[in-house]
Amino acid sequence: MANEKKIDCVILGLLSHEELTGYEIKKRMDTMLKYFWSASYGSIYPALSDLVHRGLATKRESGENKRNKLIYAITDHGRNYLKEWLTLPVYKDELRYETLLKLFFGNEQGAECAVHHIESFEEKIEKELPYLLGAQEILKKSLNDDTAHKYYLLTVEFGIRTYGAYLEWCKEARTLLMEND
Amino acid sequence: MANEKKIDCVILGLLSHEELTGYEIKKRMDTMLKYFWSASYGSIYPALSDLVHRGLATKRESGENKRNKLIYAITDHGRNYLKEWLTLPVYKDELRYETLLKLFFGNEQGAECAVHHIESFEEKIEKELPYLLGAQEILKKSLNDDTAHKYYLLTVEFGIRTYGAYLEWCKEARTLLMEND
DNA sequence: CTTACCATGTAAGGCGTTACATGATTCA
DNA sequence: TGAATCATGTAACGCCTTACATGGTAAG
Repeated sequence: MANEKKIDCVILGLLSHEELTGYEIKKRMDTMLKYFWSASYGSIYPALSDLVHRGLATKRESGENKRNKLIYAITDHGRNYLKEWLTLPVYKDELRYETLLKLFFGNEQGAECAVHHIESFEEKIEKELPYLLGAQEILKKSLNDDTAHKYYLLTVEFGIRTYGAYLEWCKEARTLLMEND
Repeated sequence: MANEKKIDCVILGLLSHEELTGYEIKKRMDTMLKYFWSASYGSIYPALSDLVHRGLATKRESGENKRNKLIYAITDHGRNYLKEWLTLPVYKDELRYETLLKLFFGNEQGAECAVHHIESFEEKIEKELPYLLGAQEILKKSLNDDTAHKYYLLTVEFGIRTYGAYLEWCKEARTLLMEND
């Protein structure tokens, strides 16, 4: 049980807090986890079926309407599996920034092109930072409502700090590129 | 020519500065690029053959010894391809930190486990930061030797700033987890 | 009534790692 | 002479995204 598939662990992690449909799982990822993790439907739905087969989750229909939603829940077995994975050491943290790649080889095209990439990067970060700050506000206020919120807050604050560092670096980098050239 | 394979661009980028063997390309990646990019031999060697087939690079043997090294060089065509890619907007910057995933779901195992993961993360960063600071020193001094050094310095300073932010966050996160619990 | 979002899934294909296989060279 | 490093490659496999396919529901 050494190398757990990450997609399984993410799904079980989300299900450990509440029952969800595949669609809702994707939504959670695209909002709460998007700053450090992502997955597509093409990996979520098959993973869900697989988790049910292995007895780590259950699937039931919301019998209410004509169009039934498929609601997934974690089992005890699934919760143990998740807990086990949580205690295991981190296997890999990975950062792949194409922006830095283009910058590293920037000498081939010159400063102007590099500055452009930095500005695009800067804009993207500036656009996303407010969402993180908003989430931080909400989580700080609701810290006592749910013990899980403390852990969510941690990851949000990671984002805020790194994004802050990114913006400082952008300024520095632009300056370095534009001086005496 | 919209979505260039990144492995091709990295290799061409490295070859744009100097002729290299496949082995040396891997070495460059593991030292200079490791903070924001990585690749294995299993992707480098096939990519090199492919670049030669497409006329973006050339391959020659260092005829000196019995055991001939295979030295790759960029062609004009390859340099144009690289330049083209450099001007294209960044397609995707991606961060996948398993540490943050384990932290996000940390409520399931509790604070002690989460603190462990933060400490491991912290140690890893503290171990790597000196290399970045060393590289920064060297690059600052040799800025006039090679116009490419300015671009290398940029990426090194990105690493230094983000690693600094990580360490600050680690302290904050540990504090938050250990207080009134 | 139509646009946007909710909702579930599959198939093909891309991309890359891991593990394996092989052998030379260098340095202690 | 043995270990570490240099050096090149292949094969199997895993994992994931993209694109496709389909239809329900809610709001304006």
